[in-house]
Amino acid sequence: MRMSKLFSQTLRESPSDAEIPSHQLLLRAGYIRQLAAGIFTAMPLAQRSLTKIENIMREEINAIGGQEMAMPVVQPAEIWKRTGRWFKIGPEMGRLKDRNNRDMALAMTHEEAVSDIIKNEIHSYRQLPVLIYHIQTKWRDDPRPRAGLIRVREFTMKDSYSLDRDWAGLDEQYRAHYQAYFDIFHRCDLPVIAVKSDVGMMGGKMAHEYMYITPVGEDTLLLCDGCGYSANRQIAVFQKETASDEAPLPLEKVATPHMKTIAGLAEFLDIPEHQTSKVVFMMATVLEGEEEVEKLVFAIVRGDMDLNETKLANVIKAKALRPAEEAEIEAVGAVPGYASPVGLDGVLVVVDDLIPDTPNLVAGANQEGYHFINVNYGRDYEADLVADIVAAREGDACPVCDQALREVRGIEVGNIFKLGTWYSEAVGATFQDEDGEERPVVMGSYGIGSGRLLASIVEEYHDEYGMILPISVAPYQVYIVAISGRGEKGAEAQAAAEQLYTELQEAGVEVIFDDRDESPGVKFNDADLIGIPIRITVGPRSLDKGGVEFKRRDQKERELVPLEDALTKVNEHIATLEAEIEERLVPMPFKE
RNA sequence: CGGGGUGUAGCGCAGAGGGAAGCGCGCCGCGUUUGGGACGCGGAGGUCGGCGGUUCAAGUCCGCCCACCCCGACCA
Repeated sequence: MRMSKLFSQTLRESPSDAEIPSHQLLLRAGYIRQLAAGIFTAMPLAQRSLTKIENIMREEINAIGGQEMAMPVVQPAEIWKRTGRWFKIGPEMGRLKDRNNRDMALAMTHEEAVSDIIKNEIHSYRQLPVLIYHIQTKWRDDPRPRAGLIRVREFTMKDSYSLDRDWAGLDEQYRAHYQAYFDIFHRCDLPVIAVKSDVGMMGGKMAHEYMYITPVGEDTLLLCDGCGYSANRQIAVFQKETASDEAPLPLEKVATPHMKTIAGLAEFLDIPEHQTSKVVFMMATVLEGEEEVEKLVFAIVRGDMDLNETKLANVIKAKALRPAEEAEIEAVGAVPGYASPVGLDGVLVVVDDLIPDTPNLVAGANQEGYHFINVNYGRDYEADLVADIVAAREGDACPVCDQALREVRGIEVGNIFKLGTWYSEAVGATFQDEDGEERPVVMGSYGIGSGRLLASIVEEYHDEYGMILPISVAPYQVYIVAISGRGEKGAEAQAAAEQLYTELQEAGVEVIFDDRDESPGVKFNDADLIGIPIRITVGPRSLDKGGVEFKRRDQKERELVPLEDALTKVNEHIATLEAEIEERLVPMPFKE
């Protein structure tokens, strides 16, 4: 490709909308352009990189037995109604009507489409196991797209679906993906860790998320440097203190005027915050028989700890959870700021499992300006449920080895998920087993977003001048800068560059040739910005010294190579760069 | 959806006491220049986010709406 023909323009200044490096650089280097919030065009450079990323995914999924197909983006509402997600999912789902006024959905994932097709195609255990996948556009009307390609509304995802006759088969395919995903990320040269994650409301037994650790990430992870425990904060657990044998003291009401916060209360009573408890009010959408109802939940945690909403939602099997409003709290007779489960009826009380082990806590008295001291679980109140519902934090003890946990931020670049039979049972996707029994297909689903992956790679590999792309992902392998100028020497250099360009192309090297009538500074800067791994400069100066100048984007050194050896040198460099990536492909231990 | 911010040329920004719409970069033409974002001369490019109002007169004042960005809520 000639720079003079490339349909992309670099920008000298980065658009003011962009804040994080990957967004700024992808825009400045002409890889992407934004059409609307969370909706982007992939320009030719990005498209080449995305194609490479997608081909890596193809190769690795094919290697574990995947068969590529293509499922529709626009789908009849019916298949979503069958699994109930048409009703369960809110405005995040894109909905439209066709000309005959039929409800249609824009696919946000393809479990429904898969379930529908296997219902018709899979009849016998002899057809299993199967692994199918496609690379397809998804639409999710995220309430807050942000950070360039990191969080968008329209995106392309490689999603695979494993189909098995039993859980053992699923385990096998799940583990195959576990390693294949590491291989995919490592071939893109992106360091990731796998963390255990929430399985959500769709049933399922196990899920892992692949996380690229970066401060710009929006998930919070807890890691143990001692034993390697790692989990998304949504589900991370930790070792709580052991039960205290302190004797329960008599319940007592004390005046605590204007003490509506834990910090203020603790100071006022001159006690540490961990001797207090607090109530967090949530409105939960739960199923009561066939009906969905909103219920006020009293979640009680120690004053110095935070409620983990994911844990709470899982414990009470809530479909949705939101903070309660003051009026809703007052409606049950509780007093915000002084709330307490003591002496209240008719609310769902969930208590963190540390509370019963902690005697003589301070709690609200349900009366403006008063708290109880020496509140004891079991004696003074009971809960509907006792469970772990607090969030793990930096410094908490690892659940496995007791060492202090570390908190980091990460971007979820992929996930793998044991779905089980939730979908197949919902749609009746069954097969006949050897014994003639009808059984539901056991499913797994596995996704990687290609745009988010590209953005993460740029986050990891850039400097003040631009991107430094791994050779496996870069749109081109080699960038030729021609420094021509007027006069005989200039013409000579231009001709030499042209010749090298042709020679490399004919040898199958992916090369972009900067043949523009621009000053050298512009060309060098654009080469750096676009991030092509190998740069070759052809100019009067280099030719005088007997050749062309090689420079790797990730290194400072320049090397003069005779023109006739250029192709050999290019191939050496490519081989070296590829070998560096190859080294990253190692078996990763599976963490339950 | 709550809080904050921004909309003026392709990009970055000025103009705000109401009185002919500007600068830098980029773009087009001619010429000079060619190893780290060159220079000269000449040019093109704007319903000042939209609608309505006040006024002799609105980019500027008032009202409503829209879009985009950031924080939070949310995230199969």
